Amino acid sequence: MTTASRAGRPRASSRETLAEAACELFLEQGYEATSIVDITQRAGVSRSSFFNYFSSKSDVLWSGFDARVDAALVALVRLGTEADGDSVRDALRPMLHGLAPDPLALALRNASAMGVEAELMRDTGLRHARLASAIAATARSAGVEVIRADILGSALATAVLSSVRVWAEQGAGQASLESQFDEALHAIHDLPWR
Amino acid sequence: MTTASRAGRPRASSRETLAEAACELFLEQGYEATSIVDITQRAGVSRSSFFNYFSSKSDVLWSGFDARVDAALVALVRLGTEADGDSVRDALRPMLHGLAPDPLALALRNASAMGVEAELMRDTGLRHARLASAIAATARSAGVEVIRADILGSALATAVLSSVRVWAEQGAGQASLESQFDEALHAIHDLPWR
DNA sequence: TCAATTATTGGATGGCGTCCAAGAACCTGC
DNA sequence: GCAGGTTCTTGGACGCCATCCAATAATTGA
Repeated sequence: MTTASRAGRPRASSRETLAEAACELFLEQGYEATSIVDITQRAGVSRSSFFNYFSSKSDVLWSGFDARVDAALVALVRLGTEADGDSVRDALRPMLHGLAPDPLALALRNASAMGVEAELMRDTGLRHARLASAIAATARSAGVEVIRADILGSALATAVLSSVRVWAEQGAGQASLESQFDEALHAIHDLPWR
Repeated sequence: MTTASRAGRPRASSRETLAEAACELFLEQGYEATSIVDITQRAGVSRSSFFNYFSSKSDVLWSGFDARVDAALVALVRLGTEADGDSVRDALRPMLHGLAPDPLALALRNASAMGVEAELMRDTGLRHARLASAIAATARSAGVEVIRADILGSALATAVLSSVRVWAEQGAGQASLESQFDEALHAIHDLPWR
C-alpha cells in the first residue's frame, strides 16, 4: 500500500467534495451570493473545516491552476542566466499539459452565469502578475532591459492565460490547448500595428 | 464664482486630508496593519465618513490613477473599428501626461516599507486587466484575431503600467515618464528571444 | 423662521479569514 | 483492550471590510 491509512482521525471531506458543492452553488446562486457556510453545509461539514481544505473561497477555483503556476515559477528560476526563448517556452509548457476540466474551467466557461466575471478578472490578474513577474526576472537576469523584460513577461503570461481562457470557453476539449499556445507564442513576435 | 458654496452641510474633510492621514499611517505601520478606523481617527472624522470619500481602502491609493484609466477606456471605445497603432497610442498617452506624485506613486516607491507589495500586485493586476481588455477589444473590432489581440493589449497595458512603476520608483520626477513610455512602445515590436 | 439640501454619525448587518482550545476518531505498541 | 500519540473536526470568538440606514447636524435661500 502507498500510505493508505496513517494515524489520526480520518478526514471527513475532501477538496473534491467541497469543490463540487461549491461549483453547484456557484452555478445555482452565483459566486458572490454563495457564502462559505453555504458550501460547507451542502458538503456536510462545519465552516471551520473549509479552511482545512482551501485557503479562501477563490482558492476553490484556482488551487489546481496555482499548483501549475508554482511549478512553472520553480522551473523559471532554475533557468538562471542562460535563459532564452526556447527554454522559457519549455518552462511554461507543462502548465498546459494535461490540463483537465476543473472548477476554474467551469468558472471560465460559465462566468456570466456565475456572476464571477469581476472575481475572475481580479484573480486572473494575480496569476498573470506572478507569471509575468517571474518571466521578467528571468529575462532581466539574462540581460534584458527592465521595461522590455516586463513587456516580454507580460506577453508570455498572457499567451498562457489567454490560451487557457479560450480553451475553457470552447469547452475544455483536450485538443486545442497546446497548439493554441504555440500560435500565441508565435504571435508575440508578429504583432499587428507595427 | 465657480460653484463656491452650494446648499447643505459643508464637508468635514476631503480626499486630500484622508489620503494624507492614510499615507502617513501606511508608512508608519504598514498598509495591512492600518485599519480604516485608524485613518479616520487621525483625520478627525468617523469611520462612516471614510466611505463618503473613498470606496475602499485601496481606493486611497488608486483613485487618481483610476480616473485616468477610465478616461483612457472612453478614448479607446471612441476609436471604433478604425483603430491602429498610432490612434491607440494617442488614446493611452494622456494617462501619463502630467502625472504627479500621489498616494500611488508613494506606495510604489515605498512598497516594501509599507508592506504593500502583495496589495500592489493584486491591484496593479486589476488595472492591467481593465486596460488590456479594452485595448484587446479595440484591436478585435479592428480585425485582429482573439489571442493576438489579447497579447497586444497586455503588452500595451504593461507598457503603461511598467513605465509608471519605473517612474515612481525613481522618485516620480517629471522628466522621464513619457519618453520611457515611448521606448516601451517601441520595445513591443522589438522583443528579444525571437 | 422655514423648508430644502447635503454631510456626518452611530449602529446594525453579514461575510471573510484567523486563531484556538476542546474533543473525537483513528493507529500503534504494549 | 488500554494508553499515548497523531490527525482532524468543530464551535466560538475576534477583527476587519464594506454596505445600509435612520437620525441628526449644518448650511443656503426664500
